[in-house]
Amino acid sequence: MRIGELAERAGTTTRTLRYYESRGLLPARRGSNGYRTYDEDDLKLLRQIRTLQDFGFELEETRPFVECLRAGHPQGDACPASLAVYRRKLGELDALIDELRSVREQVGGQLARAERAMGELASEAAVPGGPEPVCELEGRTG
Amino acid sequence: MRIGELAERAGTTTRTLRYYESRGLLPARRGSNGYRTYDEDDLKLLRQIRTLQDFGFELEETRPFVECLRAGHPQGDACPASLAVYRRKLGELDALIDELRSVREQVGGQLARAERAMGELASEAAVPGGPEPVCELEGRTG
DNA sequence: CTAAGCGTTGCCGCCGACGTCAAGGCAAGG
DNA sequence: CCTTGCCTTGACGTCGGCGGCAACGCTTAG
Repeated sequence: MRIGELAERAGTTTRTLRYYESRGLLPARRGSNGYRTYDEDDLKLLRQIRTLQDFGFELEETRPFVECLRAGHPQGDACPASLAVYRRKLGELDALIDELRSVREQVGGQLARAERAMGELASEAAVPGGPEPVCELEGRTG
Repeated sequence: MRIGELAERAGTTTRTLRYYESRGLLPARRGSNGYRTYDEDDLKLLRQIRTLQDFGFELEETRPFVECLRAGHPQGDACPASLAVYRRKLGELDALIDELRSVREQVGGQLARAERAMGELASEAAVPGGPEPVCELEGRTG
């Protein structure tokens, strides 16, 4: 199998495969004409890389999985180094999710406050004596 | 106030301030010697930008807040354009958090499966007759 | 023979928010 | 005068994961 076919079967591009090779992740044999040659095991390696990439793993983080497969294990995560990457990633994900939730709450609070402030201003301008609460989600005085 | 003092009071660097100026976010008056000159209102603008940046807003997303302040409003989010940015950001945050939670679950599942597989292999090798469950978090047989 | 369609290497471009020089000007203290 | 420390502009570097182009070689079909 040549680079174009492998790329297509893995749903990626030849540029990506050459990039992986330049990083030492997916070395290729060469045919007599200089063309890269791949087999089904390489496809398996590549799919492992792509799956982890889709999860948001950096390329370097996929290396233990690839080496694990090349060591003959049927699964890329059948090695301690791969499990360590999983665990570290879980920690990072938890931390990131917590942080994003915190930001989400703060932004949500700012939005609510700003909407209240604008509502009060509008009401004071319209009815200086008695401001009525307005549902901002509707956007009109229905 | 010159650029160094403003940077320090806002907890950032002069490079950052010049970058903001190059983006048209924080224009500066110039003294007779060519030095940039800032006042307290500029500090307020800058703090608004920094707060949003800390929330993960892109620079361009802070522009409505800055323009709102420069239009004379006491708060950068006292304008509809700012509220629109808040709302869009909330949507992005929700989507991102959901996605990360999904990834977290999948990675967690992979880790659990891989740990089970390794435990089974170890047990089979050691005690072919009766595999005992081992706590992977402890790491030893104590 | 020729053209199409693969392959090869190499290098620059991109995105965002700056960091890091380089080379020089200006101000203030001893 | 000299040094120190601030300021100026301009330009290149960073990080990750490729995209895209140039300029060339191989192969195969018509």
